[in-house]
Amino acid sequence: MKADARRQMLLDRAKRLFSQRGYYQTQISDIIKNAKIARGTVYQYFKNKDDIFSTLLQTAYDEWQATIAEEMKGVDLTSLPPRDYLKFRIRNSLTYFAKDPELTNLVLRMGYGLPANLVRALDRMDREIIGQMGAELGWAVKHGVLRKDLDVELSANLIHGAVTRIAYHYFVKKKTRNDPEEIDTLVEEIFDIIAPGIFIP
Amino acid sequence: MKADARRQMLLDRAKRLFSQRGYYQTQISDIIKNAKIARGTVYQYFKNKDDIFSTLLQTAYDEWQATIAEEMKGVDLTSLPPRDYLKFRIRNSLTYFAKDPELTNLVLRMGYGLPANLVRALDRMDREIIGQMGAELGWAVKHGVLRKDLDVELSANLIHGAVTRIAYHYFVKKKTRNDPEEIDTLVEEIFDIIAPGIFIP
Amino acid sequence: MKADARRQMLLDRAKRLFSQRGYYQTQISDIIKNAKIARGTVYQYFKNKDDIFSTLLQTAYDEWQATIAEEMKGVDLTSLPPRDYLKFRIRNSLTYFAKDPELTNLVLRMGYGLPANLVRALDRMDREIIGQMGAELGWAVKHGVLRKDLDVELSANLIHGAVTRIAYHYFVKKKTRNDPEEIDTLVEEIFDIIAPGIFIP
Amino acid sequence: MKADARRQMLLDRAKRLFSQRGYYQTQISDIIKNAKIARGTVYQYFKNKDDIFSTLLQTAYDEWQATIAEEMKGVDLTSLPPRDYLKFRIRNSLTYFAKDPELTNLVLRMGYGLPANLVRALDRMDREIIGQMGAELGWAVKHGVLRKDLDVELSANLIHGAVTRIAYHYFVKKKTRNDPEEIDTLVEEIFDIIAPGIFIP
DNA sequence: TATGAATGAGCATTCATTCAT
DNA sequence: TATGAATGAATGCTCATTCAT
Repeated sequence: MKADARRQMLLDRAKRLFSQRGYYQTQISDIIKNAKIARGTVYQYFKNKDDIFSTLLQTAYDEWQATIAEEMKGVDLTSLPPRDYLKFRIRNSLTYFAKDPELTNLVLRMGYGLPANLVRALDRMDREIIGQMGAELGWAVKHGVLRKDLDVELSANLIHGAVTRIAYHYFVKKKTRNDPEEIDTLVEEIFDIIAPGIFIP
Repeated sequence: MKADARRQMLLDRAKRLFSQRGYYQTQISDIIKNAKIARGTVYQYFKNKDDIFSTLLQTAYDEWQATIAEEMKGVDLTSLPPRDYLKFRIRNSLTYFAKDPELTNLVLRMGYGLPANLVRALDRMDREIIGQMGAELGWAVKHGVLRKDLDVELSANLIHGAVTRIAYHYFVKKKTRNDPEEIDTLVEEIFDIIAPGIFIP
Repeated sequence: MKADARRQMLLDRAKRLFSQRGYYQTQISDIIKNAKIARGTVYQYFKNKDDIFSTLLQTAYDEWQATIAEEMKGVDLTSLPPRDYLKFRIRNSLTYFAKDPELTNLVLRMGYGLPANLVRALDRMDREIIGQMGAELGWAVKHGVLRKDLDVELSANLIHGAVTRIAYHYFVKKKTRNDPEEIDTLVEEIFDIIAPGIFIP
Repeated sequence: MKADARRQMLLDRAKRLFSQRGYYQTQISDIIKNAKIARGTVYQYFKNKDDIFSTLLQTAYDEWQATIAEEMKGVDLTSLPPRDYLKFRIRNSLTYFAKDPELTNLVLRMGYGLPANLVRALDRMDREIIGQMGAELGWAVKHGVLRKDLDVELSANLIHGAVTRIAYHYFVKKKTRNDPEEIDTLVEEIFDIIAPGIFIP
């Protein structure tokens, strides 16, 4: 598909520019110059500038889900020891963030520098991720795996905050430790810090 | 000083608006309408829009330092047991972030939705905070307080990520747990999760 | 001819759209969507958007002439009593306008909301119609049928203004009185108002 | 008032341009070049291009009312013989249209070459004028002044169509017969044609 | 010092037309 | 002959900043 490839190319160029400069500093002019296409062509593939960014955000979310699904293949979660499950979760996140630093930057650092509706889209994604983690932690507390007195909401935010910050620091800023073996080391290190404080020995 | 009060009022209105809508969605028109002053008056107190935001960022940084200095009063850090020192650090951050949710939002969520130079200012502040924490962790490792195999850089990011995320979640988003006693509970909870993983028993 | 039918269909769709929305509010996109043809196909049949509209205008003029010619068949104008001749003229106009309300709307209401050259085409048609009527009125004055002191130019405009306004009001706006018998009544009514003021008793 | 004068100047320039070229062919660029002001200045006085045109249309309507009010001063309508009343009405219209040919052109010839909402504004004005005339004719029929069998709706359109067409022809197109004495002659001529056909002798 | 009208560079978006397939 | 993706000039509008009063 020629058209699909073109659309994808456009998205890639836009992703890079948005990631480097942010939404408002990236002009349609920059995108078309970068993609070597005519001004009107952008609007053949996207309704407007907003739509381009939204599509990237949706991609980020889809890939998040896909990464999880991919990693889950061949893993029997129910039989996984809880500690391994936590590692699995941390690795999931890191693997995802390591895969596409530009998209990671978009998701983790765009924050409120976006039009209101895009901020909402970002928030929704955030809430969903935190919510899922909270639910899993709650389940583990109830089943005597995690400390009975653990504040689930706080813990979910703690872990998510820690992991995303680390992902941003290494993968986006320093562009290191992003190959599979190093990610494994990262997982172990993060796990070794957090696990003792939340698991029942 | 009439002029000083006017300048401060302007900053307060701008802070609220920037915090609510972000940099680019906040127009000078919004600020002057909100502050009930004339358009030109803004430029009597600030070089330009950028300067207003920079000033707010500088304030954030100054207050960060001031909060630490304030908390340090009457505390002999050298004689403080290491575990208490960590708690003290966590409490410092939380106290600061709880004090001014609007400023907190500015610092934690504006990200790359800013003109390039402001992004740099934000990054500088970030690096400084992380750097300081890293140095302290390094010292503690060397003196046998923390695990010898602890990755200092990773730990600093982990703790900072965890704490800022929690601050953002409770103080900015949910607007709860921001009074001193509840902050103490937060500190204990965060400490109880992280401490076992980093201290030498 | 398949091609001729296609061209005619295109004109019909364009006529409806132009009539409903005007020239500038009707986009080529609207026309091709409505006609279910491809964008490029339009330019196989017409030089450009302008050419479509011009063709419609030319059609309007041609049909005007055709309507007159049609009505004239079997009528010996020279032997027609002058009063009947006026009625005949009024009926001609009304019959024409009643036939195609969309075209009527195009001719009577597009006015200056057109590109300069189309305005000129519209004006030319207008002048021709008025001119012809003026000539006939002049002839009737000279031959002692109409009042000697009648201002021919003014009368032509008066009659044309009255008739077109009535046509627009009933046929385009209200979509009534457009069948032959009712047109006859309209003719009588218009005649009864204007005739006493212009004919020599 | 400096600002008021500027606004008025802007309206005058816009009126001329709109009248000469129509709505869509008149660009904001044309207006500011003509008025020798900056692009942004237009938007200090008007919300958008539409608003400029709307204001002109409103002015047209207001001046229509004002013209009538002005002419009515010192005239006792109730004691006016019906024939003089018709003349008075015709003169009113002509006086108004003669006063500002550019505005006249805007009102009489813009037709459907306008954005939908402006077309509606134009139609509303038209209906109001026709409606008022219809009411007056109806009253005159009921009181035995006009022919009992007169079709009031048709007559109102006939008179309005005749008068506006004549106004357009002389005042806008030919730019003649627009001084008070000549208007009086026009009134007499129009009256002499229409009156015999509608009044009861 | 305070004001607010004026400025104009900059931006997203539209749309008639072209042209390779 | 028909298609529809690509084009890019043109347009209305925004908004930070200036400056005369």
